[in-house]
Amino acid sequence: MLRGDITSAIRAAVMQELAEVGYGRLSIEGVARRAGVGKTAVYRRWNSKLALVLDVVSDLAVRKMPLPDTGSLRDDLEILLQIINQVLKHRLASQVVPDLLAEAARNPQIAETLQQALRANQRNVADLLLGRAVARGELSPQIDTEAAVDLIIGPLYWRLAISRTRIPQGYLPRLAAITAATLQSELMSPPAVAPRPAAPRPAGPAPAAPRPTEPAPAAVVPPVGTPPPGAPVTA
Amino acid sequence: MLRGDITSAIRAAVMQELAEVGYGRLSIEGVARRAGVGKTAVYRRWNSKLALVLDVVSDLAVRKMPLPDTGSLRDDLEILLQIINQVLKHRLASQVVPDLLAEAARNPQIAETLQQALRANQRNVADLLLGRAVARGELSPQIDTEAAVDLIIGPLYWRLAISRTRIPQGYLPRLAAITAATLQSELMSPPAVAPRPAAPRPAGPAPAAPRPTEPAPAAVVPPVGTPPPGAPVTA
DNA sequence: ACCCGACGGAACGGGTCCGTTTCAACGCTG
DNA sequence: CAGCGTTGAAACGGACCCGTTCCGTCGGGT
Repeated sequence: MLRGDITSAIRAAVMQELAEVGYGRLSIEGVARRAGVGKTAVYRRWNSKLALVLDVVSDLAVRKMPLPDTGSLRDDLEILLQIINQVLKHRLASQVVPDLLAEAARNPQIAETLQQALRANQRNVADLLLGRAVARGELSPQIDTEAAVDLIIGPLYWRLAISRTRIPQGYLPRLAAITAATLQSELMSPPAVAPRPAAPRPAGPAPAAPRPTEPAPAAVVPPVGTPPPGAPVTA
Repeated sequence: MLRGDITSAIRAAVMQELAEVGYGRLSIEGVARRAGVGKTAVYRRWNSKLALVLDVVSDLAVRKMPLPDTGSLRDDLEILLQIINQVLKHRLASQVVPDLLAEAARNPQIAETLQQALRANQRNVADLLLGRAVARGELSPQIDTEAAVDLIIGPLYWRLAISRTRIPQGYLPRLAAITAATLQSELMSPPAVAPRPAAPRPAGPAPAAPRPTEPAPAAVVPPVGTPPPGAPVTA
């Protein structure tokens, strides 16, 4: 019997509040105010801020991406990057997504929901994309898919959500070409170990000095805020 | 005349509060409570939550990274990745950094401070690293440094701060090798345009279908929360 | 025509936080 | 040893928000 237009007004207000103040500062009173509805209408549908946000964000990515079906890894990648770009290009998403991802580090419920909502529609897309390329013979079957996902999504996410620099024309196709070439490198095959014997560098002009593997130059970073964990307090 | 031990207790408390509740929910009363000091002691040093946080985070990255000086791009990269890994590995940093980066999308002051604190010690490091490689002849002088930074930092940041999956042994050296090879690809040189005439694909088994550049399959993503911007409200 | 349910508004007691003020205690400096 | 300044504690009025309750209204279904 709950009115649908009010429900969706609340949903929209949640997104806008998330973008403007973030999950931490989001309040139900604020959502109701922005939606132009009474607090009662919100509490009648959801019983907590967490439930409200979880519900709203979980049906965001439910809209299945009509995933690519080109004939080549390179073009599949370009389409995927373009989808990600299109999503994160919008002001709301580019502010909400990093905020929720940061909050997910504290709140397991949010982490799990994002996992289901985003990654099930993104990790799976990436896996599908890689599987197709393997079937085509474009990629080795032993490719490290975890690392591949990092390489595919990492740079664009960094640029769109963190660096927030303008993306020049032609950047996405170029990034797709670069990533495709990288994934096809023989360096992507060994899933874990075996980097020890005779590193097969492609074409380095310099023979490259010994690689100590533990070069951390000591005193690099004295963690962050741990020096006085709370000890020298007078009290 | 202000007691230094109290000042640093407050600083540590700010970091812990940032990690636990984020910038949005951080309160001066909470900081003072956690530091075991009076609210007065905090207000005597900083006059607002923003000033407090800005001051604390700005002298975090001040500790100059003793940047690499290996003889090769590959090993320079590995050291850089290891530094980033070491920093973001810590619970505090891996929670605070994404939170502040998300907040920076809303608060220009935080954005600017992070720009100075982090990027001036990270973007510059990356630029230096790239400049050295160019001087050595390992990289083309026309390399697109912006894209290069995305490729260097993006994957590891995604893995450490977003995906938060365990990093297997040997991942960092492998990622460094992969990234170095990628940077040396001829695809990195054209800074912007010129992807149109005869795409120089490296070695694709399939000739790859036409690349429409505008393949967005229509109705991919109906933005995010914009459908009812607040219109259908009764009120 | 009627009734039932969702609606907005207002108020409830209780909580946290703001930024400021006052005060007594303490420790350093001179 | 005397004085000055920082300290923690407490309280201030004001603001916001919580989650709940009550009430008058309005609209759709029977």
